[in-house]
Amino acid sequence: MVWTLNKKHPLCPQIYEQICVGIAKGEFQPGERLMSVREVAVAAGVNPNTVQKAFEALEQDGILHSVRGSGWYAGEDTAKAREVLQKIIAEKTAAYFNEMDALGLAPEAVKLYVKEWNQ
Amino acid sequence: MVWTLNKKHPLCPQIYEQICVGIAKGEFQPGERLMSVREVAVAAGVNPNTVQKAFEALEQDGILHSVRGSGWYAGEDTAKAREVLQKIIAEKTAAYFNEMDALGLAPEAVKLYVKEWNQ
Amino acid sequence: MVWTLNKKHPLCPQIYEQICVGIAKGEFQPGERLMSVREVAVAAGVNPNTVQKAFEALEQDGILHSVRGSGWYAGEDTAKAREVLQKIIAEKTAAYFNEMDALGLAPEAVKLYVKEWNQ
Amino acid sequence: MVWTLNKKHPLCPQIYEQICVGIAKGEFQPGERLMSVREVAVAAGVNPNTVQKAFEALEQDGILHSVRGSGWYAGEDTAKAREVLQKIIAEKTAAYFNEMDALGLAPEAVKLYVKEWNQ
DNA sequence: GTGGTCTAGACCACC
DNA sequence: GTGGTCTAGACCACA
Repeated sequence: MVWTLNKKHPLCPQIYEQICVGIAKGEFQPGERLMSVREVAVAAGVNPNTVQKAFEALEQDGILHSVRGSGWYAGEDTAKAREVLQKIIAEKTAAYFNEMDALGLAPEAVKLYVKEWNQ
Repeated sequence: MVWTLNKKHPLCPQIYEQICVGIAKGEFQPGERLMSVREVAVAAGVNPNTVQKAFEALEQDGILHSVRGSGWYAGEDTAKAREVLQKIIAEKTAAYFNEMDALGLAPEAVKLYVKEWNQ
Repeated sequence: MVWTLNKKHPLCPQIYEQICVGIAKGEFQPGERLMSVREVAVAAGVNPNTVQKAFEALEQDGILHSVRGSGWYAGEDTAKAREVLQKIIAEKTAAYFNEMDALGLAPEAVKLYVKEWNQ
Repeated sequence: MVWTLNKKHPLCPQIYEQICVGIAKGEFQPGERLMSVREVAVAAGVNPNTVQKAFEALEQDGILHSVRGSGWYAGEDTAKAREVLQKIIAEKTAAYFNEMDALGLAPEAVKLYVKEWNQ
């Protein structure tokens, strides 16, 4: 797993999302054991507390589950991860359209702009 | 000028952007005097300090300039405001694509998704 | 008289100084009548109140004197104007050295820097 | 770091400049963590908001950068600080020459005056 | 009246 | 603990 974090944004949700993406994409099989909190923290260059929080949030959303003294495991159902991802994508897209609206770009203009976006 | 601020996000940049949009749209003529800091603060329901900060940022970017004891004036060149707006739009769009990429959506997939976006 | 005012700095002292310079240089003869407050205000593109204040300050320093209903006149002695000018120059130079000191330039370094100053 | 602030002048730019000088002089290594906003505020006898504003200006000029919840860090490139310092020095010197010009002193006269300046 | 600056104190998210 | 943001209120110089 490659960690590409944007230090300008909150790290915890980014870790949350990337784990989510990994599961949705099948990088982790259902029920497979993930790296430990410490390993992730080192690999991502982040405070272990931050990773811990992200994992707990993922557990609460039914995407991971922990086994005391053993580690964290991917849920049995990857559909949940995909569903959460879809929701995040929709939210971010809605936020994007709202920002563009505040900048004077109507939705149609935004679509045109995005269509011709490069780089 | 109508002020539509989202209190969930930092107010200062929102004021910055809305002034920018106003100038780019020609609501303020080049060299025209704007409302005073205090007037904007009341109209937008915001603390005068926040407006002051936004205006200072606009001055630094060459979009406004202040005259002590007199007020704030739109720059002589509207193009500057449009240019800055374009830059903001491009930045936000780039950020959006980056976020989508982190969520596993390639640019082409994003374009398709946006194209069919509704509400 | 040519008025070259820097709008970024307080106007009143600038008018004060330029009148002072005019008298010290002999552009106004001792006892000669100056332009009216209004004329100066128009010529310099400044509020008449500002000119009035500058003239009053000059009167207080014995450089001008006013005659009710007639106008403002240069003092009989240009030495006073030169003296005040010298004081202003010394003050500004001291301030300049202080600023440079705060920026880490010792007086000797400043002198060297100024010596090779161009444009 | 010793803080010598002149309360007669705006504090924010003074803090900006002194940090700049500190970095340019190598008191802070590239990437090194600076004192926190609150610590600087106490040490300099100034309100934390003022320090925050100065630090933000330094960030905008690429001399510092902040990490949320962690602190402020010197930029990786000390040259930037030196460059900005040089610019400030040049600007102040130009302003000084302009003021002197307005007071009737030609550049050559100013150089002579400065050369013999004492105290 | 205006902008310019500073203080004081608060709350938030984050680490 | 840290930075980030905002509010409230004050004082000043200036027009």
